[in-house]
Amino acid sequence: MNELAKTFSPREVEDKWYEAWLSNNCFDRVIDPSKPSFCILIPPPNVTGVLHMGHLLNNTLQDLLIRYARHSGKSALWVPGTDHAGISMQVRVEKELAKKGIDKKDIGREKFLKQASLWRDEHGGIIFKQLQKLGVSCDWKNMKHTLDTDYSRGVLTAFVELYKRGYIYRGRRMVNWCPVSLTALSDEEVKMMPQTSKLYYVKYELVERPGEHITVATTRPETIPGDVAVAVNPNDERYKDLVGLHCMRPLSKVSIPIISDEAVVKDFGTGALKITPAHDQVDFEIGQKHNLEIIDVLNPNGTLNEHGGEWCGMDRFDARIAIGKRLKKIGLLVKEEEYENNVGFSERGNVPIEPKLSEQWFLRYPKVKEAKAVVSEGLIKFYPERWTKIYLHWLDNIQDWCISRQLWWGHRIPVWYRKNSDRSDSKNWHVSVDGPVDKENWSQDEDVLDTWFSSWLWPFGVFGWPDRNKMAESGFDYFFPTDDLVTGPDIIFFWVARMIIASLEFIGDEKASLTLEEMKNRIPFQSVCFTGIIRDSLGRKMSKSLGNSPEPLDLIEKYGADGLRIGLLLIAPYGQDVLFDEERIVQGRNFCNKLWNGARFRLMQQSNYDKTDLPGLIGKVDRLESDDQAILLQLVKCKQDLDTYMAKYEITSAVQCIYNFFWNSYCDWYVEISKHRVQRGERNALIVHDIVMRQVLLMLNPFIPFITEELWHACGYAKENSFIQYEYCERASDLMLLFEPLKLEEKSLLEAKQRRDFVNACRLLLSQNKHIPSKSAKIIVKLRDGNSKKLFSESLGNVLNINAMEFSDRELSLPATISDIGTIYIDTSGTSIASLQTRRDKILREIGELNKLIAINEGKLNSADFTKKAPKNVIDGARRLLENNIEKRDALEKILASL
RNA sequence: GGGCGGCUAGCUCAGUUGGUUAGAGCAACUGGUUUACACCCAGUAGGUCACAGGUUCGAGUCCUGUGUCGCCCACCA
Repeated sequence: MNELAKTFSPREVEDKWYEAWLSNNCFDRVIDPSKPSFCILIPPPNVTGVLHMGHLLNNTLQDLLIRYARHSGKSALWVPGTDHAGISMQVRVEKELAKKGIDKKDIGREKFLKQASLWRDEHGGIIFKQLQKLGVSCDWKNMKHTLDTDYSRGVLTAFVELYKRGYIYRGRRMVNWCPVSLTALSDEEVKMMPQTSKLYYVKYELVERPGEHITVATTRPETIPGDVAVAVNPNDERYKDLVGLHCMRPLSKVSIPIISDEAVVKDFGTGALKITPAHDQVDFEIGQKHNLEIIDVLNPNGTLNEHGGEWCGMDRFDARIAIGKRLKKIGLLVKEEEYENNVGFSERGNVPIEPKLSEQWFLRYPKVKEAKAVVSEGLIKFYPERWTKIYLHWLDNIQDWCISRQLWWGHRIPVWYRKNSDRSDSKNWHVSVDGPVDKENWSQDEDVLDTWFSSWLWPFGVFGWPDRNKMAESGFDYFFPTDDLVTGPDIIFFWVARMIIASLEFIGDEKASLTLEEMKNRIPFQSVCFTGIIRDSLGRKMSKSLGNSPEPLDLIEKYGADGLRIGLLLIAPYGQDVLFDEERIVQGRNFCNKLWNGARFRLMQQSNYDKTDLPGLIGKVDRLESDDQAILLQLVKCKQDLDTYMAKYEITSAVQCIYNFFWNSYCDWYVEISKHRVQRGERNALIVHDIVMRQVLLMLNPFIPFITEELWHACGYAKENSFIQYEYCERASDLMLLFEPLKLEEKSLLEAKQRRDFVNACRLLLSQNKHIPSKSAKIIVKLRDGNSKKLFSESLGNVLNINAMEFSDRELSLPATISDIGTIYIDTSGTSIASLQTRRDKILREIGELNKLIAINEGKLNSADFTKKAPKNVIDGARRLLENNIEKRDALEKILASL
C-alpha cells in the first residue's frame, strides 16, 4: 500500500468517490424482501431554492440516518424531490417578467405558466447539485416534483375525493388576504407581529339626541366608511340607555344602530366598538348575528374603493392618517394614543394582512381524532418529545383550512362551473380530475391550490399514488410507512400534522374512523426528528439582510464535506438551536485529519494477511495482552453506546462517543502503549489495530462518508469492487460473539485504567521535577499490597520515555506521589532539588483537599439518619471512599515528612 | 392572556429513576517535534449548577415561587 499524505486533503477524494458511488448505483432503491426496509422522504425544498445552513444540518442528519440504516443491514431509500412553492415562485417569475417590462396579465395564464416552467427548469435543481457536494445519498433516479404529471394527478384526486367525502366546501368567509400577492392565505401563513399603532377615539353623534355622542376606540379609522353599527356590552351600565338608538357614522354621515353584544369587552377603550363586518372577524360574526349589512371599503390591493369617498384609491395606511387628520379637523377626534398591538403579517409579502370577506375553498380536516391518537399513543414518536404537546394543542383547536389561492402557479382547482348559470349553486358544479367531457360548456375555477395541499400528500405521492401499478413498481408496499422524518418544528402544522392526516385518510380503504390497529398501516412515518434552527454565534437567526450566514459551499471547500458534517453534528445540541461558529467546524476537520493519521500510522507497517473480513482477522490472533483486550472491549462498548444514542436521535452524543473512543482511548492510549510492538511488526498487535480501525471506519462512515471510503480502501479492508457503505457494521452483541475465541477478560479494563492512572501520576511527578531531564529520570515504585508487577510491561517505560523503572519494597525519602498501583518515587540522587518548596506546597494542598473530603464522609457516616436510611451500597461506597482517602492522605503525609 | 424551552467553567454544551469528589470540547496558561498527526502530544487553572423557599439522611437533578432570554398559540377593537 502506498504511503498516505501527511495531511488529509478532502478535495482529492470527495469528487472521486461521489462519482464512483453514482456510477455503481449505490443509492438506488432496492426492493429486497429479505431485508428490512428503511425510508426517508426529503422535506422538499423550493424548486429554485439554494442550499443554506439549515439544509446543511437537515440533510447531513438524513444522510447519516440513511447510511446508518444501510450498515445495519437494511435496504435504505432516500427519496429526493422539490416543491413548486406557489406564492414565492410566482412572485419571482413576475419580477423576472417585470424586468423585461412584461405584465403577467398581458401575456395571460397559459404563457405565464410556460414562462414559469422554463424559468423553473433553468434555475431548478441547483440545490441538489450542492447537496451532492455534501455527500448525500439520495435515489437521484427518482426525483419528484409536486407539479410532475403523476404527482399532480394525485393532488387533484385528493381534492376530488375529499370533496366527495364531504370535507371540502366552498364558502364566503373572512380570510387572510395578502394585498401584495393578491391572494388568500391560510391561518398558518399569518405571523403575528407586535406593532406600535395609534388608538383613535372617535365621537359618533347620537341621531336621537343631537349634540350628544358615543365615543369608540379604533386602530383603523380608514374602515369607518364600512361601519354599520356601534356595539356595546349588554351589561355595560354606561351605555344601557343608548342601546336601540342610532348614531351617525362620521364622514359619510349615515345613521347606524347602536346594538349590544356579549363579544364586546367593557374595559377596553371606551367599551364601545364600531362594527365593520367586512374587515374584522369579530365584527363579521357580530354582523351575522344582528343581520347587518357588509360594506367592503377596500380594493384587493389594499387601497380604498369607492366607499372611501374622497380617499378612494388611497392606500389603507395613508388613508388611516388622512382620515385621522380629517376627524381631528371636524372635531370628532377626542384623542389618539400610542398603542402596542399584534398585527397579522403575510409571511411572503411582509405586509399586514387584511381580513377580507371572500369566496374560497375550505377543507374541514378529516381524521383529526386519529391524527391525535397516532402521536399520543406513540405510533409516531416525536424527538424531542415535547413537540407532541404543541402538535396535540394545534389539533385540538384546528380550524378549517383555506386551500384556494388566487394564483396561477400551482394545481388548478378541479372544479368546473356550467357557463351562464348560478355559480353559487353546487348543482352547476362539476368536480373531477379530468373535467367534464363537454368542456366547452363549462369554465374551470380560476384559482389554484395552496402549495401545502400538494406537500401534505408527499409520503405517498412520491410513490405514484393513487396509481396502483406505479405504487407497486416504486415499492410503496415495501417502504411505507416510512421510517424517519427530519424537519424543523416551524413546519409542524404546515406539513407534519397535515401529512399525518392525509395518510390516515387516503391510505387504505375509505373509512370514517379508524382503530389503532388500522392506523398502524396508515401512518406516513414512525419517527419525527425535529432539528433546531441554525443561528450565528450571537444567537441571531441567519438572514440575507444581516449577512451573517456563511456560504455552505465555501465551508465545504474550506473544511471538506466530512469535516463540515461531523463538525456541525458536534455542535448541534439535541432539540435545540445551533449556535454556528466557523471556528468550531475546525474541530470536525481536525478529527478527520486525526483519523487519516491513525490509518497512516497503521499503514507504516507492512502486513501480508487478508484484511477484508472481520472473522478472518479475529481468527489470526493467537495471543492478546491485557491492553489489547481492553481496547477491544472498549470498542464493543463504543458501538453499544453509539447504537443507543442513535436510537434516541441524540446525534451529538453518538458522535462524541466515537470521537472519544477513537481519539482518547485508541490514539492517545492504545496506539502509544502498543507502539513498540507495532513498530516491531508484531502480528497480534497489528491485527488488533486492524480490527479497531476497521470497526471505527464502519462506525464513522455514516457521519463522514468520503474519508472513510478512502481509508477503507487504502487500508485494504475493502473486498474487490465494493464500497464501505454496503458492509454490515457489527452490533455490540455481534462483536462479542465474534470475539468469544479471544477470551477477553473484563479485568483488562480495570488494569488498563490503573496503568493509565499510573502513567498520569508519573507524568505529573516528572513535570514537577523538571530539573531532571526525563531521559535520565528513574522511577521507583513501591507496589501497594496485593498488586503485582504483572501490571507493568516495557510499554509503560516507553510511554513515559524515561531511563529506568525499578521496584522497591520500602518507603523512600524521595519526591513521590500516590496511584492505585502504589507509591511512585522519582530518583533525584545526584541532582539538586530546586522545586522542593513547590512540591511541598502542592502536597499540602492535596492533603487539604483530602481532609475536606474525609470530613464530609465522616460527617455522613457519623450521622445516624444517613446510616439508618440510605441504601447499603451508598453507605458502603462512602465507607470505601473514606478509607481510600485516609490511606492516600497518610501516604502523602509520610512523603511530606520525608522531604 | 395561555403554553413550551433555555439558564451548569471565559464560550458551546453533557449530566439517566435524587446517591461517592459536577464532566467534555473549544479558548486561556505551562511544557514538549522520540519516524502517525503542531489540523499534534503531555499537563495546569477555571464552577454559590439564575435566585429564593420547600421535600429528603442526601438536591444540578423533585416541588413551589421569582427573575431572565427565546419560541409557540390566542378574534380586546
